[in-house]
Amino acid sequence: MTGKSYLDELNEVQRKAVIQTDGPVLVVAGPGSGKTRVLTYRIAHLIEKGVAPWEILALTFTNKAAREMKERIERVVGDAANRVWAGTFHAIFARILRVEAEKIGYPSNFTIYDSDDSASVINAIIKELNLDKSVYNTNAIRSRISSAKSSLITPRLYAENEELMEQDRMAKRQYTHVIYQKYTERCKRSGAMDFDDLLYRLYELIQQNPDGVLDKYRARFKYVLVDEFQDTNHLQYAIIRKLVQFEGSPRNICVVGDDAQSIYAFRGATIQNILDFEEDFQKYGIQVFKLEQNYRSTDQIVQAANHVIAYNRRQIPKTIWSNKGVGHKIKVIKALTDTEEGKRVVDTIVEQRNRYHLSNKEIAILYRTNAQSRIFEEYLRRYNLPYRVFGGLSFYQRKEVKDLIAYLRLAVNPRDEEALRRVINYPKRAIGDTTVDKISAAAGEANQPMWELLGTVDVGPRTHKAIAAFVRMIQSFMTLAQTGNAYEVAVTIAERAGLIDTLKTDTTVEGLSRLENLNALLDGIKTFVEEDESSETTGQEDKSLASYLQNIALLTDFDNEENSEGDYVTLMSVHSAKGLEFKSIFLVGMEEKLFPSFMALDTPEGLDEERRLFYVAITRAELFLTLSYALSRYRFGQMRYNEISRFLEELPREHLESTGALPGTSFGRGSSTASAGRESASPGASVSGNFQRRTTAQSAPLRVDPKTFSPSPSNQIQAGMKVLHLKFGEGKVISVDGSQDNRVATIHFSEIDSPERRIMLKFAKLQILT
DNA sequence: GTTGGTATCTGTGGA
DNA sequence: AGATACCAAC
Repeated sequence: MTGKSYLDELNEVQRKAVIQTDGPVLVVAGPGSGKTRVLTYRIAHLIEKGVAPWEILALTFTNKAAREMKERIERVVGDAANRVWAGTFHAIFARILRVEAEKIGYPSNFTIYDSDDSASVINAIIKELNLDKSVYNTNAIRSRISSAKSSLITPRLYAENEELMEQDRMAKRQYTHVIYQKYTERCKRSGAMDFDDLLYRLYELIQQNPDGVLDKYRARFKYVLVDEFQDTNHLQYAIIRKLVQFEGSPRNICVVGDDAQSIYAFRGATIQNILDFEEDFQKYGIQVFKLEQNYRSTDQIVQAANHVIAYNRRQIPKTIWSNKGVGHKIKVIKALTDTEEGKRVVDTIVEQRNRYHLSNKEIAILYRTNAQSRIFEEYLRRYNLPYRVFGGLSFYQRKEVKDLIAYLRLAVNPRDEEALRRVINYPKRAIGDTTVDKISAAAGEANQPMWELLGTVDVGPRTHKAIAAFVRMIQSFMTLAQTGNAYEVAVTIAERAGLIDTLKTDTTVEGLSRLENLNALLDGIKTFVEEDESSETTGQEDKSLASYLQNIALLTDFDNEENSEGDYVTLMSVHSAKGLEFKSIFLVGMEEKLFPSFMALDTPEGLDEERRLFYVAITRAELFLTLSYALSRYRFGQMRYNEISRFLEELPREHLESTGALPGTSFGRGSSTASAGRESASPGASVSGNFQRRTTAQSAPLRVDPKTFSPSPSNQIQAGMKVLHLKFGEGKVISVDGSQDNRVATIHFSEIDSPERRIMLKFAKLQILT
């Protein structure tokens, strides 16, 4: 023990994980277990031990996590913290690529395409290829391209891959590989990288290793740390391995993650990485630490969470426990409609605030989809409760903001085709679609940026003149961009491009707010320029337009809320709530097809991911957890009727307040043999008490210990078999009907009250006994 | 080429 | 419901 004060703030396992600085380390960290603390103290410890800050690379998923980490390191070691390479994968890699891009044929001022840009490129290609856009769904194609890249599959490898091609044929999208090919070409000639490219091109760079660039970074980053490792994809892990796995490497790599909180499989993340990591570094003396004590939530919440996650199949065994007292039971709110849900949730917020003296900022409403926020906003407004919505349409996605940014992007990189298309005729300057299509076709043929071909297309004299004027204007912007600072340049461009005048002619309410947004953007650029240089690790003193653009390309709404102070109720998606905690959590919309999302219902993997998401949601709560559902809600202009989420049913009744908000939960579902040991840890003094009307009749949600349960493939289930079900226990299959995907079994479970159950086989987990 | 209206389609998550 | 695509008329 060194006796350093920060080490005293750690529990034993945490301290071991901090002190074990050399060699490979895997930290498996449950929710609220002090994971960030371990990471930051570890970095601080390295610096105190004499490691230079710039030899440390710390990769996170969100800017927020990166910022928090830097702040906390700074508190321990002071200014040195600013020299640590800490940031998101995307931001750090973009920073490296700015320096090295020319080695792989990109300009150093490359544009970063956001997902809207990507979608628009794909749309344009689908159109040009004359493909049916109802078959070639943009998002489907985009995610396919994205996962190909994340698996290191080039367009050529894609076309040669029988499995992928077969999948595309099955989906009647056999030209996907052509779109991928063209997409890649287009980004390249535009000097643009999409989010996946920031990873993929970096991999390409260090793979090809021109001028020994790989060795440079291997030598630089002596210590590598990765946060949220369960959310890394194949490509990210490949890059990490390249950096630390080589002959003579000290392999000072520390990854921190929680398989139970992996919620980004949809964008290629795989918990396989955690398992692989263990194996890959086995022979280099990997140390594994498990952080199992939860410092955030009451026992009630932790136990409920443990129980829920036990329904998932594959996981790293761990037992999360809390000593924060039993706590309040979980409350369930039932509503008939979405409006009623809104009202009742906000009513409860008011009540809770009063009764427990909670401030607004200690309360959050979490939902599965951003679209659900509206009704809660309505009632919060009505009750005069200040709130803040995160996510959804970000500031930078607004039309007027994108318009100006497109001009700025062109001024920095005129090859940027998406920016060019966006503004070539906005404000109106008589360069219509026909002309743009001609230029685009020429660009495709010559595989040259549209910008280079503007003057060469065959058009009438009027259009020709208009194009020439546009080119002159952009050229003047380009000159401008190299001189002044970003703010002055942006103001001048906004005026000279005619954006401000155009908006001023619109006197509607929306028009006014657009103008305001434009001004807000300009103010933001001003702040960027004036910002104290020393405060940010990423921003050198570069206050150029190019630097600004790179900065915002990787920002989300989430990041640039300076005024995060203030007493607001928080509204956000469960995804964005990851890593956060609140005294009181309201998890709303607990309905089948919403949470779990209908998109995930087809596969067991999808469902497991939704369950992990549910796990993440409930473990955000420190003291109070309230779940709500509506039996009907408007979606896409239509009233839909919903069933209660299966996840609600998976919550042990003993952790629920008995409000009768759940059907068939009359506390009589038979006696109980709850999986022993679960509740034994919590006999402690009840800090809550006052809320519990009755403490009788705890019903057992599980009849089978999930640890010994191994479900059989559902296609093997046949009439006459004896099977085991987690909740219902042993049963006999009476009949199976339906076909293919929709086989339904009628099963007689002798251990439960209404023994005859019809079960969708694609969802059910049944273990065949005989 | 531009304008303004109607038909159609979309159904998560985020750097 | 809201955005976007498409189409007819100027």
